[in-house]
Amino acid sequence: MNDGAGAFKQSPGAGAATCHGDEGDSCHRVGHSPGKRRLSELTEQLRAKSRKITGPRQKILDVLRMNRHPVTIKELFAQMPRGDCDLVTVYRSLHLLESMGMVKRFDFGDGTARFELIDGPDGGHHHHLICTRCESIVELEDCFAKEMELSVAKRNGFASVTHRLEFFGICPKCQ
Amino acid sequence: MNDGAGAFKQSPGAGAATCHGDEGDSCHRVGHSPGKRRLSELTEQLRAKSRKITGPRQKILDVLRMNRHPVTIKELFAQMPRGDCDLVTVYRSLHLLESMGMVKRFDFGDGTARFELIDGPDGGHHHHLICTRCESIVELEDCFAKEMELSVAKRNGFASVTHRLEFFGICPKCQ
DNA sequence: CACTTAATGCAAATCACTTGCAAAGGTGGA
DNA sequence: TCCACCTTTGCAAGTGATTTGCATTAAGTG
Ligand SMILES: [Mn+2]
Ligand SMILES: [Mn+2]
Ligand SMILES: [Zn+2]
Ligand SMILES: [Zn+2]
Repeated sequence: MNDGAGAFKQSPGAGAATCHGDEGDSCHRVGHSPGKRRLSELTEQLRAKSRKITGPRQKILDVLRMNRHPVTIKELFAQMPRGDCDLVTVYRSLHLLESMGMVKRFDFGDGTARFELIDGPDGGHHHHLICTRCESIVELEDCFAKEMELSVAKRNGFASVTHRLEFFGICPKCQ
Repeated sequence: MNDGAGAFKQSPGAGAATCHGDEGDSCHRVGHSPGKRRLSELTEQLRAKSRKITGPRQKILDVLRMNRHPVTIKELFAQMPRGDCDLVTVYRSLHLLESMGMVKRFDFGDGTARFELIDGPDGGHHHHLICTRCESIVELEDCFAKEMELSVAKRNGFASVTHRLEFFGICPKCQ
């Protein structure tokens, strides 16, 4: 309600299904330009793990390919030709892709998961800057937290330490 | 499922209602030792904003006072003498306390909010290290991200930038 | 082309959380 | 101390995201 680092709330139905890429915002990530990886390259990864290459999965991968920012399941679903497959299938496919390390799940603090095709090495590890007013997203190339990760792990005797980090603020247009 | 920085999943009913503090883990945060702030001091904050000091609210504050780590609504509810108040009241009270800046909400990536009494200045800003096996939590005193926050804000023209950051790993006992 | 088994669609179930509404109870003022 | 007023609470029902059961369909294989 007055939350400073407040949860990112999505206005119902806003900014969803229509525009795939973006209308000229600044993207600081180098990899993952829309449509960069060929669809065949992606389906090949499925085949390599003896998963079936179905119509729905191809469509889902294709939509993911076209988005430079993480998308919600609903957004993804809305970008597929209506009737192409069931919403449940999208959920199940993204689970599969996530478990195969092909997509990465992000959590912006509203109750909705977002997914991005993993592009670079490092499992696609990166972070975002999200406008809490208009929901626009900036991809942040650098990971600032790797060193802390190490020190935190060492100091507390933890192993396999990873982190989740997202930034929130008001974008230039919304100020 | 095989998620490296995977979502922290809580095993149903595990580690919940029974132990308030902790069984001798390392706590790196200085402030917020259990029971530090007097209950009267807390209810006074309610009175100061002309909110009613009700039975449920006192109980809720008292439970929060006794926990050194963020607690879920369910855990909080379970720590109150059964029949003390309705679950919904806990939800509503925490909203109130959050809006008054008395508690801070944390998101560990499972679908459940966690709350901690705000203790120090800086709105209680800090981070956690969470064991993805046993769910034990280490409070991290330092915030490493303030500088990144500034650089990220400046570089992208964003204002009022904040961040959410949590670390996940395997604790010494679970390795 | 037939077979085997994974994948899909549809409906129903969970889960965390929210909301509507009438009843109960703090509080400031008489 | 007593009261009226307005907040807060309890209970039931509603949401929205995500999951699950199950019978049906369709890749992949030889
Ligand atoms: Mn991204
Ligand atoms: Mn904490
Ligand atoms: Zn990082
Ligand atoms: Zn921080």
